[in-house]
Amino acid sequence: MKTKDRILAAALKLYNEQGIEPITVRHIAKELGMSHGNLCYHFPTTDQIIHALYLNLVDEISSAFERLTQTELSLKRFSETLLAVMQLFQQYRFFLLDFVAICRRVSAIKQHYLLLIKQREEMELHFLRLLQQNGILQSDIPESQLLFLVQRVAILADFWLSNAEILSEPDETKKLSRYHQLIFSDIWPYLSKKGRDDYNLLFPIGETS
Amino acid sequence: MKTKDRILAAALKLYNEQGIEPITVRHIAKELGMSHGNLCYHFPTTDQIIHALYLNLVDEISSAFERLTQTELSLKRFSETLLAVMQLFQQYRFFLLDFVAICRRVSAIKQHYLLLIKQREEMELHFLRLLQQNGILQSDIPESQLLFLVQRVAILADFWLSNAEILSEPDETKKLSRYHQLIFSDIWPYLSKKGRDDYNLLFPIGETS
DNA sequence: AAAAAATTAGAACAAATGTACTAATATTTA
DNA sequence: TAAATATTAGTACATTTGTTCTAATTTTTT
Repeated sequence: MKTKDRILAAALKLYNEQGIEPITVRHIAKELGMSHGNLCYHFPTTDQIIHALYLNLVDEISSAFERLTQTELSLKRFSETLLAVMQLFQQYRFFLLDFVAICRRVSAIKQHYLLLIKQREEMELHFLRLLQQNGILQSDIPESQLLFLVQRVAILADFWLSNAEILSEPDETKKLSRYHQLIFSDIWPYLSKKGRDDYNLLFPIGETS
Repeated sequence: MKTKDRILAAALKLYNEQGIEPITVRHIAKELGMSHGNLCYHFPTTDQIIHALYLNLVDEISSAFERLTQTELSLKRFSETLLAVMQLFQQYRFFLLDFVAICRRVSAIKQHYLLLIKQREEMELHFLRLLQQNGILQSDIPESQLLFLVQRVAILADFWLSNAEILSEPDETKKLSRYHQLIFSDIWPYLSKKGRDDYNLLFPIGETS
């Protein structure tokens, strides 16, 4: 692995464990057993490390989406796409746990994220409309309520990790599936009869912990 | 106003404006035109300032709840209680914008908040069940879905401010009513015919921005 | 193999931070 | 009014931080 990538991996690990605030270039260098002078040669400022990690995350999300665009349209695909994003969020969790602070610090990230979220919401809305046409979602949902739904899911997707952190869920896998179910449950009341059958197959009764 | 309260007011102002991270005892002292030595006499450590502000917030939430327990049970009361809490969150917004970081830093706050959220969720669940008995909510909602709803609302209530911060909504009043409507919309699909009539009175069509 | 470029360690530095301490001043209490 | 207490400003200090610089070492290129 290239030194730059090793630095990013170490930074990600420490940030995830302790948050950005207490982690300095010296901590990251120590984690790798290198001098902090060397680290500053590769990344002159700390913000560049954070920004590079952000770009990695965005890349990974993009490829996850590409992978899933091939699958046929269904409630299952919606569920799997959500889960894939959530897994990546978990991997880069420091990011979402200190979201506001990071956006304040690195404005390039904030600017880019604004575009990303708009795009994500449009995609989701489009997807929901298709599900409606396929008879999986109820057809008589008011437009305004559909928009609300999309925005709620966006907030839940961004901040479930913060909620989990405060409630200190220990088991990572359980945590992920629990919150995945929680976010997905926001769709449930809008499902048609057919949609609810699909839903029950995705989340069999009794799996709720 | 007592000096301690003036210090807390100044700290709240600066924290809300810039977040906790960049604000030091010297900044707060300067804001008040006093020496930082004096400030440290009143609050020996920075964490004590944050903790004191937290206690103020909790107090204000308690009294808001008390004020609203007298009103008759209705969808309107639910809506007003939510709005009251949201207004207080807005007033102490630094807290919710750096929620995870603050909880990591001041463990006493985290411990207390864990109790608070449990209590809040139980209260909300109880409230929803009463609305169900009154025919405002549908009566055939599965238990698990009702629990999901309560947890989603908890997350939305805690993190709408972070979402708004990133989307940089300028107008504070508009922001509040917009997110109030957004969070409340999570209830909408579970409402009965009667409940929807009440809902439409609370949020007349066309008020959606 | 020699020259050029990239990488590394370590020292150095100015700025900022939390906290502690001192001495002066103001306020309260007896 | 006198003593005791509380409050204040200012200084001091050890640590830590991001960043820069230099000189040595390694790697790559020619």
